[in-house]
Amino acid sequence: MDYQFAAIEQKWQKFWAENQTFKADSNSTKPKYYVLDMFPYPSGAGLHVGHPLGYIASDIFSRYKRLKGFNVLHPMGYDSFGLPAEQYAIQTGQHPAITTEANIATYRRQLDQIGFSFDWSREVRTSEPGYYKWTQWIFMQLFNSWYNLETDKAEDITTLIEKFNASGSADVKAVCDEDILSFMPSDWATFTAEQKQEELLKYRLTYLKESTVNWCPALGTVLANDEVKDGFSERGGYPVEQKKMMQWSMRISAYAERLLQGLNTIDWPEPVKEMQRNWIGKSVGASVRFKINTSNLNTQYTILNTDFIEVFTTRVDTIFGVSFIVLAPEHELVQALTTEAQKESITNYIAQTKKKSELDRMADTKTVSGAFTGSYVINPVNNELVPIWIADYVLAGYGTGAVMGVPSGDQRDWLFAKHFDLPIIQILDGQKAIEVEADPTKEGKYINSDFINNLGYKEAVSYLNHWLEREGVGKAKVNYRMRDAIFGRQRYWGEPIPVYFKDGLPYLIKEEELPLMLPEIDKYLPTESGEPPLGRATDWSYEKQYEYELSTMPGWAGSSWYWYRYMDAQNDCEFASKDAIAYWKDVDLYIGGSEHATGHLLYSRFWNKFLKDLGYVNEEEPFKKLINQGMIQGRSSITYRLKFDLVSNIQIEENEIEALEVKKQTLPQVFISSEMIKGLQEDVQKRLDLENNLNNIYLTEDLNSVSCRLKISTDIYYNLFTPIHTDVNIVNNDILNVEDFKTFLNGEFEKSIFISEGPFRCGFEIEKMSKRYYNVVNPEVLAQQYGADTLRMYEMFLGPLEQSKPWNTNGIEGVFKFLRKFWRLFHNEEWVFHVEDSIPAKAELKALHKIIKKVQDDVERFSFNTSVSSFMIAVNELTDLKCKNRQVLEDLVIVLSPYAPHICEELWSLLGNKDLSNAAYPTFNPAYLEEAEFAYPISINGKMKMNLSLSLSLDETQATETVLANEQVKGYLEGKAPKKIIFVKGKIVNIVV
RNA sequence: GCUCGGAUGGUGGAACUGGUAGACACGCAGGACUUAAAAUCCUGUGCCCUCAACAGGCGUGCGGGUUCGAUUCCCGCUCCGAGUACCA
Repeated sequence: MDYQFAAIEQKWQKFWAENQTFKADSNSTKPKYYVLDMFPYPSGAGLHVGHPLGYIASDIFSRYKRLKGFNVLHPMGYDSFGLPAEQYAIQTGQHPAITTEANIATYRRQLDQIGFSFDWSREVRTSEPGYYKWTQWIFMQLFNSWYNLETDKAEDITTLIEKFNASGSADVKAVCDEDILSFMPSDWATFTAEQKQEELLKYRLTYLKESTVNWCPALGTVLANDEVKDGFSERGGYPVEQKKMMQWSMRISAYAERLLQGLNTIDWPEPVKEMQRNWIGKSVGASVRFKINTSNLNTQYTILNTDFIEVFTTRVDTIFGVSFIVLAPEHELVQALTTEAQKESITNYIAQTKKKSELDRMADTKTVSGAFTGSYVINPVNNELVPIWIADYVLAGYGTGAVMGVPSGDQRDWLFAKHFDLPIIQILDGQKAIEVEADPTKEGKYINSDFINNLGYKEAVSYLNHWLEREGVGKAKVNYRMRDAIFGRQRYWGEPIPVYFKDGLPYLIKEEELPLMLPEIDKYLPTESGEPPLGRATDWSYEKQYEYELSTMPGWAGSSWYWYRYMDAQNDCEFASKDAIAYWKDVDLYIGGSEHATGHLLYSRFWNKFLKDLGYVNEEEPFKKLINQGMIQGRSSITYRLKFDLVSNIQIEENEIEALEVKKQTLPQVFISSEMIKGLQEDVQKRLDLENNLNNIYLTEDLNSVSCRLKISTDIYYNLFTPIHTDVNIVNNDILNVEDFKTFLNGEFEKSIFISEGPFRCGFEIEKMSKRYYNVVNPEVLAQQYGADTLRMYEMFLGPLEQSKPWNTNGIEGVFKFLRKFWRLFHNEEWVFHVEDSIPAKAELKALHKIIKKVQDDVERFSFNTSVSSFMIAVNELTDLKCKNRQVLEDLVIVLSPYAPHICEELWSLLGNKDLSNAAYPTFNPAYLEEAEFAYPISINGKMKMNLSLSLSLDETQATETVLANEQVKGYLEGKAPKKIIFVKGKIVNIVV
C-alpha cells in the first residue's frame, strides 16, 4: 500500500494511549532523564504553528534518550490561571473555569494530533484545587520563614523567635524591612502577641507591607516589575501608574546573591543569564553618610530623627570631587531640608516632575533640570559644605534615592554642574579634558584629594572604605537593583492567599484547611467599594468571623514549582514524595521561550532555593540546561492593488469632479502580479502600456460610458500600489488562488482584474503571526493534509531551533516526499511490503552508519534541522542502492523514529517487531566508514583546481610526488616550480608557486 | 547609549576543530508518462563572460589584517533583530 499517513497515525496514537507507552516509572534502575517544556497558558486562540516547535524538539530528544536507555520523564500540563480567561469572564459572565476547561480540550486535541510522547498520567493544571493546595502550602512555608544571613539560608521563623527571646534584635542578621525595631530580650517578653506578629512580619519571606506598586487601572490590579514594559502592562498594553498600597510581597531580594552566583553553574543561553544578571543588578561600592548642616535650617528639621543623608556610590574614590548632593524629588527629607527662600522653586519643581509621566521621564534624558533646597551637607572627608539639590535624574527607587555629584567623573553630574554652574573638581591626574566632558577613568594618581593623594584606584578604595567605617560615616556596600516581588493581584482567577485577618494583622489558616478554595462570585469585577472581586463572595470568612485576604496570587505562583509536581502528580499528602524528588532530582533539559527570562525563570529559581533551604528538595538549581526556541514569525501574503485616478476626456465642470470619484468606486479594482511590480516602478513605458491596455481592453466599456480615461497614480513616496493582506490559506507557493480571492473579504474583489505574466503571484511580508494579518497557520490543518510525521520533521527542517524565523509552508512538500520515499524503501513496485534477509552490502552499511553517527551527534547538540537533511541523504543513497536489506532498514527505522514516530512504528511492526519505543539505538561502527582512497582537492595558491584520488596510506612525501607527477597538475603549474607544498592527510593538497 | 544575537543563491538553510562554499529542500527551467491536467519520475540550476562546450573571472554585508589556505580567527565599519536604560 502507498503511504497512508492518516490511518497509520491514528492507529499508533491510539496504541500509545491505550498501552500507556510513555508512562514514566519512578522506581527504575535505569538512569533518569527529565525533559520539560514550558507548559502553556491555554488561550482561546488555540495553538498556532509556532507553539509546537519547542515541544517537537523536546519530544525528539525524549524519544531519543529512551532509545539510548534512559528512564525519561516527559510531562505536560497547563498554566491555567490567568488574566485572559478572567477578562473574557467579565465580558460574557462565563465562569473562567469553564472557558479554561474548553480551551484545554482544544489544546489537548491539537497536541494529540502531533503524536507527542507525553506522560499524560502526570498532567497538572495550576487552577485545580489539588494543585493549588500545594502552591498555597508553599506560600505558608514562605510566611513561616526568615532569611538568616549568618547561615545564608532561609530558616523557620521559630529560630528567629528563639533569638529574640535569647538576645533581642541585636544579634539577628537577617534580610528584612528597614523599619525594624531594636529591642532587648526583656522588651520582647513584654510585647503583646500583636506587637510580636507585627514585628515578625518585617522578617517573613512573604510579607504584607505598604509599598509603591505598579497599578494598572484598566486591569484593576497591581503588576510585578517584569509584567510592566515601558510603562504599559505586558498583557493588554494598558497604562500603568505608581500607587501606594498595602501589598503582599516575596522577599526575593534575600536570594539576590545566590541567584546571581547560581548562574555560573547552569548551562543556559548567555543572553538569558545576562538578562538575569542585569535584573539582579549587583553593584559593589560604598554607602556614605553626609552630615546635614543644621545651622540655617528651620525647626521642621528637628522632627526628623536623622541628621545625615546617606548615598550609595560605586566610586567612593571620587569623594573629594563631590560638589553637590542630589536627592530624588520624592526623597523623604526634601521638605525638611528646603529653606524658606527656596520653598517656591522646590515646590514648583516637584509639581513639574509629578506632571511628567514615568515614560516622559525616561524618554527625556537630555534636558537637565533640578532645584536647590537651600541646605548643605558636610563632606566627611574634608568637612566642606556641599549644597543639596533635587533632580529627577535621581530615582527614588534605587539605592537610597540620593547621590553624590562628582562632575569630573560622571557625565550626568557633569551636565548638571555645567547647567547650574557648580564647581568641577579634577581628582585624578589621569582625567582628560574635563572642561569638555566628564572622564570616568580609574587610571592615574589622585590629586586634590587630601589623604588619598598619590594613591592608585585600588588602594584609594580600600583605604577610604576602612576610613569611613572607622569614622562611623560609611562602609563598603553591595547594592542590588532587584526589588522584592509584589505577590498580590486584585483579581479573581488565581490562587486565594491562605491568610485571614484578625485585628488588622495577617494569620495563616491551618495546614489541614488547605486548599482554601476559590469562592463563587456573582460577577468578576471589583466591589462597589473598590475591593478585589473576592470581596463579592458571600459567606466567605474564616471561622465565620475573620475576613480572608481578598487578593489572589500572581500568574507566576503556580509555575514556580510545577516541575516538582510532575514527579509525583497524584500525591495528596505532599507536593511530591521525598523518594520521587530524590530520584528525579532536577530538570535535565528545559525548552521554552526567552520571554520568560526574568519572570518565570527567576521566580522558579528563587522558590527552588527556598525549598532546598527548608530541606524539601535537593538541588540548588532547578533547570540544568535551558534552550530557548526561536519565535516563529508570520509570513503574510500581500496582493498589490494598483492605484489609479480617472481623468475626463472632455472639459468638465468643477462639480463633476466628484462624480468621477464616485464612478471610480464602482470600477473593478486592478491587481498586479508581484513579478511585474518592479518593472512598473522603474519603467515609464511599461506603465504607459499598462495604462493603454486598461483603457482600451479591460475597462473600455466602463470608461467610455463616462468619457474618461484611467491614469496610474503615484503618491509622494512613489508607491504605485496599495498592499492588501491576503489569507495565506488561499495562497500556495506565493501563487494566489484567484477564484478564492474573489470571495475573500465578503466578495469585495469579485469583479477585480488580475494582471500577470503567468500565474498570479503575491509578495510577502514578515511580521507577527496574527489574525489581523491573515497569516496564522494552524498545525491541525497541516497534520490533516500531510500527517503529523511530516509536520514534525518540517518544523525541524525550517532551521536551527534557537533561531527566530518566519513560517513558510512552501517547503513542506519536500518533507512529505521524503517520508513517502522512505516508505517505498520497504515496498516493491506494486507497493507490497518487501524486505530481504540478505547480507548487507558495504555501501549500504556505510550509508546506515553515517546516519547513525550523524543523528547521534546532531541530537546531542540540539541541531535537529541538520539531521532531517541527513535522513534525506541516507534515504536517497539507499534508494539508489536499491537496498532491501532487513538488517539495514530495521536500524534505520529506529534512528528515524524520534523524528517520525508513527511511520516508524508501522514499519517496525511490518518488520515483525514489537515495542519500538523501547528498542535500543544502534551502535555506531566507524569501521564501515573507513575508506582506502580520498579524492584530494588539489589547489594552486589556495584556489581549488581539481580533484585527485590518492590512497590514504600514502605519507606526505609519497603523496606530493604522485601529485607533482600528474599530467593535469603539470598543466596547471605551466612549468613553474612549486615553492612549497602543503599536504594535510585526508583533507587537502595546496601547491604554492 | 549599553548588552547580546545575526547578515551565505530567487527562498529556507548546510559547511561541527582554519582545509573542495552553496549539502539537503523549496522554487524555477527543460524533458518523460498522459488526449490533457494533476500526481510521479529524470536532467539542469550562485553570478558574470561565452551560441554552446572547454576554459576563465567574481563570489559568504562592507573595508583591512593574520595564514600556504578565512563563511570560520583578529581590527574597524554598515545594516537588521532582541533585551535594557538617567542604576549613582
